[in-house]
Amino acid sequence: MPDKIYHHGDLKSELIREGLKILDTDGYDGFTLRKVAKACNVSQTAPYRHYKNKDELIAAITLYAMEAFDKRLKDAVTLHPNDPAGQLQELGLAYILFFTDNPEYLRLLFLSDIQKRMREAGFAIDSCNKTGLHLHQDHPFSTLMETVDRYKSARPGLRLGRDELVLSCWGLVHGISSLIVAGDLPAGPDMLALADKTIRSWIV
Amino acid sequence: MPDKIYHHGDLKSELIREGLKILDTDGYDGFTLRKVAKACNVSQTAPYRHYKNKDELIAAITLYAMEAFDKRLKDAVTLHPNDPAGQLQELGLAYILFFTDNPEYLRLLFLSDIQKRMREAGFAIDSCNKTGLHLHQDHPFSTLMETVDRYKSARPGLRLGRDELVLSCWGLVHGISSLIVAGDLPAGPDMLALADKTIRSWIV
DNA sequence: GCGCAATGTTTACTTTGTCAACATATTGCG
DNA sequence: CGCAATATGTTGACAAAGTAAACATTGCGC
Repeated sequence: MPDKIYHHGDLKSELIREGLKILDTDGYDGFTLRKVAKACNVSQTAPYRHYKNKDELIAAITLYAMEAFDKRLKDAVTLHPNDPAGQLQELGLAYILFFTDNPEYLRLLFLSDIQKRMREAGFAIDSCNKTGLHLHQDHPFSTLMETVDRYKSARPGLRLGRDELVLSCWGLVHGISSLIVAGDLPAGPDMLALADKTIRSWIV
Repeated sequence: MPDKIYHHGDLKSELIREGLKILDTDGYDGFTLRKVAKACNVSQTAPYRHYKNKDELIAAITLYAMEAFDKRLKDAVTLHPNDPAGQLQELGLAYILFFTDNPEYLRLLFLSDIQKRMREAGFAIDSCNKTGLHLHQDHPFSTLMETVDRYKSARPGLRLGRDELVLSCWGLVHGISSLIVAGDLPAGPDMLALADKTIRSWIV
C-alpha cells in the first residue's frame, strides 16, 4: 500500500481538525494555510479545492467550535433537570471553563473579522428591536437565553427585567472568560473557584 | 522648501498616530507596516529605526490606547466626587462606551498575542495569590479596582466579598463591551440604554 | 569643522495567500 | 462496460508583507 494516495478521502473535514490543532499550538497569528495542508499531507493548494480561501476555512473551523460550545452548554444544563437556578449556575461555569480550556476558541468565536460575515449569513441576533434580545434559532447562545428565561420564570419576584437578566448573566460569564483568556486575570483553580463563587452569589 | 525632507522629525510618534488610523479603517488584519510607513511618507523600512518589528509598534500603539482608556475611566470617576455608587456606575458606562466608540481598541487591548508579552514586562496582574486580586500600579484597571473598593467601603452591609465584587463589576462591563464589539449584541442607543439600566440595577 | 550616532533609503530574501495550468481519480450515464 | 464529466490534487508562479543588510544623509558633541 503506497504511503501516499492521490485522493485523500476526507480532506475537507481533516482540514478542520488539523486546523484546530494548529490554532491550539501556534495561535491565531501562527495559523497558516500551508501548515494545515502539510499537516494533512497534501500540497499547499489542496485546501482550495474545499474552501475558497483562508477565511472560509477559518469560518468552517469556527462553526465546528460553535457546535462544540453549544454542546458543552447544553450538557451543563442537562445536569440539573427541574432546577433552573442550578442550570444557570452550571451553565455559567461551563461557559467559562470552555474558553479557559480552549483559549483560542474565544478569539475564533468572538474576534475574527470573519465572524461578521458569518453573522450576516444567519448566525445573527435580530438587530436591535424594541421588544428585547432575541437570537436566531440554533444559535449556541439561545441555550443561554432559554436557561435565563426558565430561571426568571422560577423567580417571579425578581426585580430585574428579562433583558437586564440576560445581559447580566451573559455579560458576566463572557467578561470573566475574556479577561482570563486575555491574561488580565490569572488563570488557575483559584480564579475558577472565585468565578464560581461569584456566579453563585448572584444567582442564589 | 522640498516636499520631502530626509529626517521626518517625529516619526516615532507619528507611526503610532497613523497606525491607529489604519487600525480604525482597515482593522487589525489589514494593519500593515508598509501601509503605516506610506501614511507617514517614509520608506517601508523606516519604522524599523524606531521599533524592532511590527509587534513592537503594535505594542506601542496599545500602550497609547491603554492610556487613553485609563484617562476616560478616571474622567468618569471625577464626575461624581463623594459618591462611590455614582462613580462606579459612571465608570461602567464609560468602560462600555470607550470600546463601542473604538471597537479596534478592544482587540488591541485584549486580543493580540502581543499583550502577553507586555504583561510579562510589568503591565501584569500579580499571578494568582491567595490574598485576592491586585494590579500592578499604574495599570488602567487599577482605576476600576479603586472605584470598586470605595464603593465597597460605602456599603458595609454588602453580602459580596471584595474579590467577588471586583470580578462582578469588571466582568459585567467587559463582557457587555466584548459582545457588542463582536457583533453578538446589537450596537446602538437602545443597547447602551439597556446596559446602563442593567449596571444601575446591580449597583444601586 | 569633523566624526559619530541617529535616522532614512534601497535592495533583496523569505513566508504566505492565491491563481492558473495540468494530472489523476471517481462517478454517472449511454 | 467504457468513457466523458466532474471532483480532487499537484506543480509552478506571482504578489503582498515582514524583515535584514548595505548604503546615504543629517545633526550633534567635541
